[in-house]
Amino acid sequence: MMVEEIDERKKQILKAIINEHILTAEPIGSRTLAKTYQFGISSATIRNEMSDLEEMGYLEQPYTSAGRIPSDKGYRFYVDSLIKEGNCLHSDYQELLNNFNLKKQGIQSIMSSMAKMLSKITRYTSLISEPQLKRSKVKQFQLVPIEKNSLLIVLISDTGIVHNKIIQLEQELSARQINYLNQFLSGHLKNKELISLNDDFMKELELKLIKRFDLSQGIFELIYQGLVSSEPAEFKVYLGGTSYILEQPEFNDLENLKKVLNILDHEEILRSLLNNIPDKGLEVMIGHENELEEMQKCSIVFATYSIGDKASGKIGVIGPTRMEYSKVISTVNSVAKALSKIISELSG
Amino acid sequence: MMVEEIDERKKQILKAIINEHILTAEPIGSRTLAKTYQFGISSATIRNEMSDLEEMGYLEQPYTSAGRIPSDKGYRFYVDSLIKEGNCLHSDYQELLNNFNLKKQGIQSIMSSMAKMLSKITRYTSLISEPQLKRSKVKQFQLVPIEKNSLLIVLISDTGIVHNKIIQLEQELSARQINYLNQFLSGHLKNKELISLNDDFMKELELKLIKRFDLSQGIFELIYQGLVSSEPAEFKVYLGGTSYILEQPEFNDLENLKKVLNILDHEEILRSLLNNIPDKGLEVMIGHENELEEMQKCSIVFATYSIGDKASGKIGVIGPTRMEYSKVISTVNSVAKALSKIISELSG
DNA sequence: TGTTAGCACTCAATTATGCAGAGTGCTAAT
DNA sequence: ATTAGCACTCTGCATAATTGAGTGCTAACA
Repeated sequence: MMVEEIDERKKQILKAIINEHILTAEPIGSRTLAKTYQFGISSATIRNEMSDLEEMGYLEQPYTSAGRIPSDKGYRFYVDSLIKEGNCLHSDYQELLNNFNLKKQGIQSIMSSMAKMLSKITRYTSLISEPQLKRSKVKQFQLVPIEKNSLLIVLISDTGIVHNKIIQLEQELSARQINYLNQFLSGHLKNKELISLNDDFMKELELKLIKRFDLSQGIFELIYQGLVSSEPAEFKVYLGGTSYILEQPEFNDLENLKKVLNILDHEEILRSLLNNIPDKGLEVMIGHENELEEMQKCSIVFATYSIGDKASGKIGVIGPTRMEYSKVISTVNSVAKALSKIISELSG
Repeated sequence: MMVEEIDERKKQILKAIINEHILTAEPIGSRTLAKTYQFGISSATIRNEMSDLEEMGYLEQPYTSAGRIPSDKGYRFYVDSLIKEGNCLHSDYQELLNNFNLKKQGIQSIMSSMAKMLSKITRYTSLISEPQLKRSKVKQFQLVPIEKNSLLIVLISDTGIVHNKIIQLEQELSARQINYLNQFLSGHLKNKELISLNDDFMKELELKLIKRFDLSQGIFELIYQGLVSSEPAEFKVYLGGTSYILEQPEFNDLENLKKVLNILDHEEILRSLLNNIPDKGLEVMIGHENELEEMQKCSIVFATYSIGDKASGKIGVIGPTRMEYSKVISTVNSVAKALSKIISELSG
């Protein structure tokens, strides 16, 4: 028999199975399902439906004659069609807002506390990425002399993040020279988007500068390097509640646990993971949808937070595929909004 | 019978037991010991000696008629009297030096890579604390205006760390005023130790300033707060190789594992742990010597790294009490030295 | 044609049982 | 003081036996 379209009753059953499985972490059988939910059909009928759902790929059987568990495809359908956004528990939300009225902390510390809070609410591990420098504008630029042959570049972006980088000069600069350089660069860089500071633009700038001021090419190159190439490509990732994964029964297996913790240990991997997420408002990545083999027993719920109307960073929650999607999705949404608001205020 | 002083033979046996246990993670019995080590005495004699050692508190029996395992007291004796410092595998050491010739990275990134390397060599989790700001001198001080009512304080310490803090002003300052303030503070703070910037000193400074320049008290207070009270008390802790704990059989027990990972999740706890360690060259903390209940199945080996001759930060390795002390101690020593050297160069 | 009751079968998890191995403590002989 | 020998203890492992939840199939039913 050809596998037909999924009908209303199948939806109900699938939804019930997933809800139950999320709660218990156990395979669900037709008998228990018939008992706990009042569908008005017998366990035998449910059995047939479950068999169909398995054939269609929404369910799996861990072994013959065990109950069924949802497949990744099942979760995907669940997330896309079977749940609607709930709303954040208002007590949690309040905690959120209360704790972050104090804006004297600096953005780093806010991100780190936000990550902690997010995992406290969801009871899963969470991660927050710093706004990417290259997507933001220069708000303030300053050169600070340190010693004869070294210089500190301080750059404040419109996201409120302060970046700094020490560069070693080969040539000694006088106070006047530094001052001039400072004025010049500050004037030309302010309000520019960092992504527009490409080679061409900088070449042009250098020419302008050289006309008025004799300066070896080397210095300009160094400043450019310090400014654009190394740091700006990177952004910090703040982790919260790493130890919450231990509370999930699927990670009682040390092999699985090791894989995941190993990923969390490597910031660069998390960074590239975050870089591959599109800038949608919300994105759910279920099991094998993640190309990292080590995380294919996990799901991640991401949201983008923004400053004004410009996407700038990501927040996410990592848990087992058997995740409380409904709760997590609404929480992540709320926290992303709160974070957007806080950072927007801070920066503007 | 009164328990007498530990004699040479007992020492040999204790040492053998601990070595063997570190290798196998199993309780050691008299028979195996007699077989693998050629003491020239029978297992029965060893048995008697082991019984004495247990009575003296150096050994423990997990259950009746099992072999013996070392107690914390046993490990303490082992570390204090039975091992001598080995030397770092020179291939590792070389790797160390090679990878860190490049000094363009900035101190943060050096610390983070150092922590990674330390745990790669030892195969245990490691931690490195940033030099404490309050123990270092001001090398450079600069105020950067951001907007009309906010100001960035940039402070470079002689350890090469760049600290920054944004403060919100209530009063608007002109460019000239900021410039003056900058000059004034920069002049008076440079080369001062941050720990000496107490209330008295700042009061005095404020009086001097007010004589020449009309400025509301509020601003000075704000700068002082930004400078001394919040950030400087803190310092970052870099963790490396968190997932290595999973390789230790003693942490196959999820309860234990949870406790330890939970501690590693909380930077503030690690900070206070590090703060309680004296500035000796090397310090070993074994099991219950740590007052944190959660870490009493762990040992930690700490060393202090310094800039010039001034102690400035700590590095440490965390493992089970059954740790390869000899190897770890020498490695930690070597890495601390290497780090001291790198930072000294960087800052001087 | 969809639904259901009933039955045989399957498999994991739990419990019971027996056995082997490593170890101890004690005693008596050296 | 040392050692051989022996009785005893306890864990770990392997091998059933039992239980229970669950499935698939078939035949009867609305």
